[in-house]
Amino acid sequence: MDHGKGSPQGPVIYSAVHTDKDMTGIKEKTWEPWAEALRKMAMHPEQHIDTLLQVTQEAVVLHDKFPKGRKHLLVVSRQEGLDCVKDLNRSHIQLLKNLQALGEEWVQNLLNEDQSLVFRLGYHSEPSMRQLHLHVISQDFDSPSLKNKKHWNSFTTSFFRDSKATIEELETTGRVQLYGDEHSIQNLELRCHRCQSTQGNIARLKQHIRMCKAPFPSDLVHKGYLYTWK
DNA sequence: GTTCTAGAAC
DNA sequence: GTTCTAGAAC
Repeated sequence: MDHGKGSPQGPVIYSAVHTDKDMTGIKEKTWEPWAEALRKMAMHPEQHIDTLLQVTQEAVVLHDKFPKGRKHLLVVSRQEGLDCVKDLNRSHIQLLKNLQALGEEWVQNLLNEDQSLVFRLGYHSEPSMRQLHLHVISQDFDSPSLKNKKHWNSFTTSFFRDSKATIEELETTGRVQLYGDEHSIQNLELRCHRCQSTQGNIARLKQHIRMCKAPFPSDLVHKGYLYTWK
């Protein structure tokens, strides 16, 4: 008795045809699907009412899905085609001032709830997700979602561009200088944002920052980059 | 961006 | 042995 033809069990061939080039052969930045989440919310806020804290003409406000501090909000610009600080010029100064003002309102709300918090407002030099977004993040960095060097250094090195400094830089030079990329900040040491001591790994760093009571760097205080309860 | 995990580092 | 890092994900 014959066995019928079994179904072919050959190896599955995937044709992973991905190209970074358009028909002119010029390389374009390609955004992965996961990087579109913020843009979708900014462009169609009515479809995300449940996750948005606030919707204005210019921005949407939401909780960061993976907060790196006790409080971590995003103020996302709704301007089409504006993805990162590299795209900014003088025409965006008023927008940035409005995003900052919105962020500051939320800082005030959050400080009213917990007067022990300290906040910093700023942008990542090279964001992972599309659509310009301002981070509003408490400086305890007390969060299970803070897990690796990239997380830490993206908020505590010059890779983090303070909102006020970004606006001032646009006003004086018309551009925003970037400091490092997502790859380079992984090779930086882990330094406490308060006492500046270096820690061997993320586990030790997190242990350390739970205890460290050193004052914040005075230049951050004097420049008004830190927001505290008054 | 996160999750998963192999293998390096301890 | 456990902890930690870093690269792939179809």
